[in-house]
Amino acid sequence: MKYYYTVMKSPVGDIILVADKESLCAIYWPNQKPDKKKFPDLQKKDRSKVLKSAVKQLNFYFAGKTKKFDIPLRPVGTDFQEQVWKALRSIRYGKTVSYADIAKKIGNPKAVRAVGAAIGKNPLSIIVPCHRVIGSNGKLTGFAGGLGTKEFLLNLENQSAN
Amino acid sequence: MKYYYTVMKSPVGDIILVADKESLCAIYWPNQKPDKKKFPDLQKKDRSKVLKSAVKQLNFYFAGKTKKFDIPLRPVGTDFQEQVWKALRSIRYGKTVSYADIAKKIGNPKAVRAVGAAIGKNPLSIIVPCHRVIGSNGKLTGFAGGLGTKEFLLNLENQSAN
DNA sequence: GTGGTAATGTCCGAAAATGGCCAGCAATCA
DNA sequence: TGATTGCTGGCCATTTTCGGACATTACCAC
Repeated sequence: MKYYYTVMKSPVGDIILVADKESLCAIYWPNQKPDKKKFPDLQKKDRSKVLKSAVKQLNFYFAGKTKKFDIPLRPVGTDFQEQVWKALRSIRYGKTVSYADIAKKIGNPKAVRAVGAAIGKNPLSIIVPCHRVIGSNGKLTGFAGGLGTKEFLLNLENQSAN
Repeated sequence: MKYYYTVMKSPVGDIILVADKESLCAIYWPNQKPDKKKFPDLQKKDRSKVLKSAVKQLNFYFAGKTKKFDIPLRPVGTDFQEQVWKALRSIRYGKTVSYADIAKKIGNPKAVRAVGAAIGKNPLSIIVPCHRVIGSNGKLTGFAGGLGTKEFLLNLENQSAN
């Protein structure tokens, strides 16, 4: 399987986007690198239709001008992970929920830590809004791109909310 | 991936052949069953080109009338296993070698037990002639289809050898 | 309050077990 | 002596198993 990637500037640093021919597969923060295992055959291609569309929408997002994404996605994980990621997508812009809420939502209220782990492995940061999940006590608790980034995103959404 | 199978009669019982669209993938002895993991989507199809060709050649083989097979094969295994299976194919009709010989041949003379294990997992019995490998002391030592079958095959080849 | 604990799914690494072996040695028997 | 038998210890790739660690939380005891 062939994969393509591109890099875009953002307020929090350079972001890497990975896609196959049709769908967006992963988004990496500045401190992350594409997984060689998942994407063995990866080449740069700025002009891919999917990638261009994603970059555009993300730019709008960072400008506070868009609240929904419309991009074909292809996240790949275990059943459990995909359930969790699906649940994430139903959190509305500017809202936050707790890990326990997600656990309840997928009908497995005690699988709270498992939910945490699954969220940590969400390949599509921002678009699948893992940053909107915080601890039950209101603390941010963790984020792949760094807690600073998490805070930044939440502020951004707060200010552009209405 | 779709797979097709057929069943044929032989002097040692009913044999199951499995193929994909182009290549023969596995041969099962009467006491074995297709691996649901490797071939999840399996359906009967007696008229597949590959399967028909394989059945024909096997019938010739059991009649002592053919010593070589000419079928596209697609064995799947680890690097090590594929090396071993490749080495097996160079053993000539009617000959036998020891597990140690195979180990030497693949340049790993001490990996004798590993060779044994790899041979045990050969998916293409008969065509990849694992029955021609015996213990250094001349004993038959083991065979997926039962030692009786192993002996039968070796006798067959011996009598039809020249 | 504070602190310990149990519950959950997944991944990762390490460790152990498992084979279609084989050479070396000792014990045995003719 | 020479042939046979049975054990032992080493060898190697895979598979299986097990124990932690995690972006948590609720509850109970003190």
